[in-house]
Amino acid sequence: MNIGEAAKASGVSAKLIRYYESIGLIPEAGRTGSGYRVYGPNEVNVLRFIKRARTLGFGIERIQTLLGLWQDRDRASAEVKRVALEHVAELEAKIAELTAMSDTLRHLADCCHGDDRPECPILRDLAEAEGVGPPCRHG
Amino acid sequence: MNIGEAAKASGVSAKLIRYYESIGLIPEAGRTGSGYRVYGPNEVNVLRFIKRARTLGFGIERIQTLLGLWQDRDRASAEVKRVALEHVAELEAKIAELTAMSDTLRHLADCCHGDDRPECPILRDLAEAEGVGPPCRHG
DNA sequence: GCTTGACCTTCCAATCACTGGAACCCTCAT
DNA sequence: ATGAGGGTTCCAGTGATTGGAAGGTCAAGC
Repeated sequence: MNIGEAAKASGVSAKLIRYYESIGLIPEAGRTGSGYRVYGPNEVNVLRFIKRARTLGFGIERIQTLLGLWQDRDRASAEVKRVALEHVAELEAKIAELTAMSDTLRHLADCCHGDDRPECPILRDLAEAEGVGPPCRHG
Repeated sequence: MNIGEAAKASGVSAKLIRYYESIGLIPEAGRTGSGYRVYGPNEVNVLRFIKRARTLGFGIERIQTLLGLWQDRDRASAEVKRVALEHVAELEAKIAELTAMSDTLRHLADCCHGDDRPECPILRDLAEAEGVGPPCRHG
């Protein structure tokens, strides 16, 4: 299996596979006489694992850890759970942050007439930011 | 006012003020004879506007647009609202993405015993990903 | 006047996980 | 032999910062 076939089989682009190798996330692949990288089913499984972990938002460093645990027959599931919950906590923090932004802006947009006139609570908020200003019927 | 004072007054770091100037988000500041940047209250207000907009998660490009609208006395509030709602849509899309990750992982973690044993639904999911596997009492 | 320390200046590098492109080599079919 | 479609390396850019190095400037104290 060359890199293109491994890419198709794993869903990870050839470019990304080379990148993962370059940063040491995966070991260096074997090579043919002419320098082509060679992959087998095990390597493809590792790539699939990585892809799935990325889909769940794990960073590369944590994926390193998870790969290590995956390949450790004597791991404690508690360890895996801890890593996962750390990540969940970060996701939830980010969600809270984005939700606060979204709610604030949604409210300001609701208060904005959205017509030809220049008066706009959104710009007023950005310009002043302190105090809530005059109330609006959506508040 | 030099850049440090403008930074204190606006809440935007000196480093960032220079960066904003370098990318053309703000116009080039005036200079003293010895090359120090000089700022007045107007510039500080612009910086505060930018800071508030960044707090709401707007990207630099959209902030450019918002600054233009802010300084246009003949703007239509509809235009501002449109820009804001575009951003809200992006925020909500991101929130949905992160929430899906978080929910999936939270569920997997709930199914994980988290003890000394190696068996772990989180790793099982990452390794297999297809099919939900055996049910767990948290599902 | 000289030193000290806090400020200012520019430029370069790193972050994170990729992605794109250039320039060149290999393989296979026609 | 040629062309298409792989592969290879290396370099650069993404967004919005932050950090640091190397050097110029300012105000105060001695």
